[in-house]
Amino acid sequence: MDLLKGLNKEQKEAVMHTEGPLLILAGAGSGKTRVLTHRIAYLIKEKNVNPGRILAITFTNKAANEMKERVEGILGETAKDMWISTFHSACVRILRRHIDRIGFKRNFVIYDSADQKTLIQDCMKEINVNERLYDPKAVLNAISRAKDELIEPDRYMKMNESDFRSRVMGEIYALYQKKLRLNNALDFDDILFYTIKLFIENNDVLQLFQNQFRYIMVDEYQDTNTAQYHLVSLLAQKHRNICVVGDDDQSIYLFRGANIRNILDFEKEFKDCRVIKLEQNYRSTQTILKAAYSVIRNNKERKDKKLWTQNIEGEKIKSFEGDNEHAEAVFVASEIKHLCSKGKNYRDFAVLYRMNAQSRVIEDTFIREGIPYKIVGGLRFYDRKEIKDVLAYLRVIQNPGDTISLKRIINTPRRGIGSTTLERAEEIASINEDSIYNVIRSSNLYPELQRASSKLDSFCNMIEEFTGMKDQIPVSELIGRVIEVSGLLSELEKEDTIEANSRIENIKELISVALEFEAQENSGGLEDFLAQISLVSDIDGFSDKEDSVVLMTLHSAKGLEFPVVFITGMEEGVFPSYRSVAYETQLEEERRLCYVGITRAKELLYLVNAKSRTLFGSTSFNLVSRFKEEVDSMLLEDANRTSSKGSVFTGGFAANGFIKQTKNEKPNFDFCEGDMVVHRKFGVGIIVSIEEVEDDFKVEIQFRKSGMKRLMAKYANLVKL
DNA sequence: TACGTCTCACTTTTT
DNA sequence: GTGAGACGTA
Repeated sequence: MDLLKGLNKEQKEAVMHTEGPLLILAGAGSGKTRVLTHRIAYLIKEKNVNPGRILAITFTNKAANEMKERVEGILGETAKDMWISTFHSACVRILRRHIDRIGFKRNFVIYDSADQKTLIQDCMKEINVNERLYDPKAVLNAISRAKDELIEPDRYMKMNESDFRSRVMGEIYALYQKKLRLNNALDFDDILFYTIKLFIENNDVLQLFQNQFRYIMVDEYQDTNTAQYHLVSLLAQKHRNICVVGDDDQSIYLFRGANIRNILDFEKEFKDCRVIKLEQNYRSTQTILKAAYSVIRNNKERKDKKLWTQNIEGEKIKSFEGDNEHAEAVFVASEIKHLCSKGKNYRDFAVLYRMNAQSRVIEDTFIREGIPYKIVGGLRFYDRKEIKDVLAYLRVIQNPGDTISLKRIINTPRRGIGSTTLERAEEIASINEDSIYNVIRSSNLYPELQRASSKLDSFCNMIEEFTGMKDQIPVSELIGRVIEVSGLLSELEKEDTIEANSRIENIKELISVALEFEAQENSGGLEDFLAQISLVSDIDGFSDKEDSVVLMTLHSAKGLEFPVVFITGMEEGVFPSYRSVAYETQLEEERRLCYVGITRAKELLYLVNAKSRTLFGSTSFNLVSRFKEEVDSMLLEDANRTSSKGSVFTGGFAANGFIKQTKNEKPNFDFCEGDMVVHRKFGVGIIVSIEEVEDDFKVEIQFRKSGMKRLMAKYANLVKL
C-alpha cells in the first residue's frame, strides 16, 4: 500500500520529513490525524523504524486509541510496542518503573480533583487558614499553575515574599506537597512534574528514554503547558526528531495553564525547524468556513491565516432566536426530526453549549419528543459517590498510607468510628509522623483510642483480609468481595429505593469495567487498574456507533466532527461567558472556542439563541452573542421564518402550568403511553406502560433521574406535561 | 454520633 | 434550581 496516496503536497511533505524538528500548523479539518497516522506508518514501513522507538502524544485516551487503530489499519498488523498515549499515561508508565529514585514508592496512587480538594482543606485547617478568605478552589488552582510552570513550593514562596496572600498560598502549597508525599500519592500535575524531576535528577534514567524515543510526535500542541513542553524537549534533546502539530486558533485551554508560546515560539526553540502549513480543509462547506473566519478574524492576538476548501458552497448558516430556552430546545428538536425525515440519522447531529447546566432543558425536550440522545460530560461515572467509595476501598488496599481514601471509608458504611476517634488518630499520626492507618492498626497502644479500639481492629482486619487476596484474585472479584464484606452492598440493598438500586447498578458497571480491564493483554493488577481508571475522561467513552444525537460542551467537541451542528445559547453572558467579557485575553479564548464549535460542522450549522434564559434560578434577558453578530450576514438565513415548526409542542413549562390533583381523587385517566409526566418526588419521566388493576392503574414510568419505577396512578399524583 | 436544616455558589476541565 | 458542605440540635 502506498502511504502517500491521496495526500496533498503539504501532507506528503509532513509525512516524509522524518529527521529533525518539524512544526505542522494544521487548520481545522485539514487532515492532521491522517498525516500523523501516515507518518507513523511511514516511519515503520519505509524507514524500518522499530515501533518501540516511536512516542506519540495525544490529549485524550480516545484520540490515542483511535490513532493506534488507524496505524494498525494501515500497517495491517499490530504494532503494540508503539507508545501512543496521553502525556499522563506515558508519564505514569515511566514513573511506575523509576519513581523510587525520587523517593516515592512504586505503588503510588493518583489523586483526582475531589481528593485534591479534600487534601487542600485538610492543609488549610492544619495551618488555620480561613476558607472564607482563601477559596480552596483558587488555592488549588494557584498550586496547579505553579506546578505547570515547574515552580516548587520554596521557590514559589521566595518569588512572592512581598505579597502576604501569596505567602500563605505558598505555605499551603508546601504542606500540600508534603502530605501527598506522606500518602504516597500524586495529583495530575505531579505526574508530569515528578517525571521531569526524575529525569533532571537522574541522568541515567533520562538517557534511557532519550535513547529509546528516536521519534516523538505531539498532537494538539497549542494546548500544552510549560511542564509538557519541558518534558518533550528533554526527551527530544538527543535525536531531535520532534514533530508537533497544532493550531493557535484552536487553543482553548489557556485557562488551565496551557502556554500558547509553546507553539508560537517553537521555531525559535528549534532553529533548524521545518514549518509546514496545512490549510486545505476537507471537512466543511465553504459557507461554514467563511463563517468561521468571519468570527476568528476579530481576534487581535493571532497569526492571520485562512483555510480554503474545494468543497461545495453548501447551505447558509441557520440563525434562530427563541423566546426562551424551552423554545430554543423545541426548535432544535423539530429541526432534528425534520432532517431525520429527510434521510439524516440521529448520529449526524451534535448539540453544543457553553456549560453543562444548559443541557437539562434540551434533554427534557428530547425525552418528550422521543429523540435518542447521549450526553458527554456532566457528572462523570467515576465521580459518583458509590463508585468513589468502592475505589477508596481499593486504594486503601493498594496503599494503606492513602489517608484521604482511608478517611472516606473508615466510617462508610457506618461502623461507629466517628469524627472524634478519627481526629484523635490523626493527631497521634501527625505527632508520630506516621500514617493514620498504622496508628489505628495498633490502637490499643493509645489510651485515647481505647474506646473505639475493637471497632478499629475489626476494620483493619477487614482491610488486611483484602490485602491478602489482592494478588490472588482478579480485580473484578476483589470488588465483589469488598462490596460484600464491607457492607456497602447490603447498605444499599436495605435502602431499597430507586436511587439505591441505580447505585448498585453503577457498582456492577464498575465490575464490568474491571472485567474488561482483565481481558486486556498484560493488564496487570490492582495498581494498574486504579491508575488506568483515574486517567480516563468522559469523552473516552463516546462513540458514534449508536444512533443518537450527542449533547456536549464546546470544549468536549474539540477534535470531533458532525454533519449537522447546533451551537445553542449564543448570548452575551452565556457565550461568551459573563466571566470572560471584561478581559480581552479571555474573550479571545471564548472566540476561539466559538471557532472550534463552528468548524465541527461538515454540512449544516445552526446558531441559536434565546431572548430570555433561566439559569441558576434567575431569569435574564441577554443580548445576542457578539460572535453570532460577527458572522457575515450574507452567510445567514433566518430560520425563525423558514423553520419546520409543525406538530411540536412549542410552549414553555410555565405556559401549561401544573394542574393540582388531590390524592384520593379517582385518577382522571387521560394518560397514555409515551406521555411526559411529573412526579413530586421522582421528577420528570415518560410513561412506558399502563395496566388496569381493579379500580386503579399500574403505571410504569421511566424517570429521567430516578430510573424506572412502577406506581399506582391513584397515589402517584402524576401531572401531565 | 446522626440527622435535619440552612446557606451559598454556580464556566469551560483533554488528565 | 440544585447540590454540597457547614452547623446546630436530639
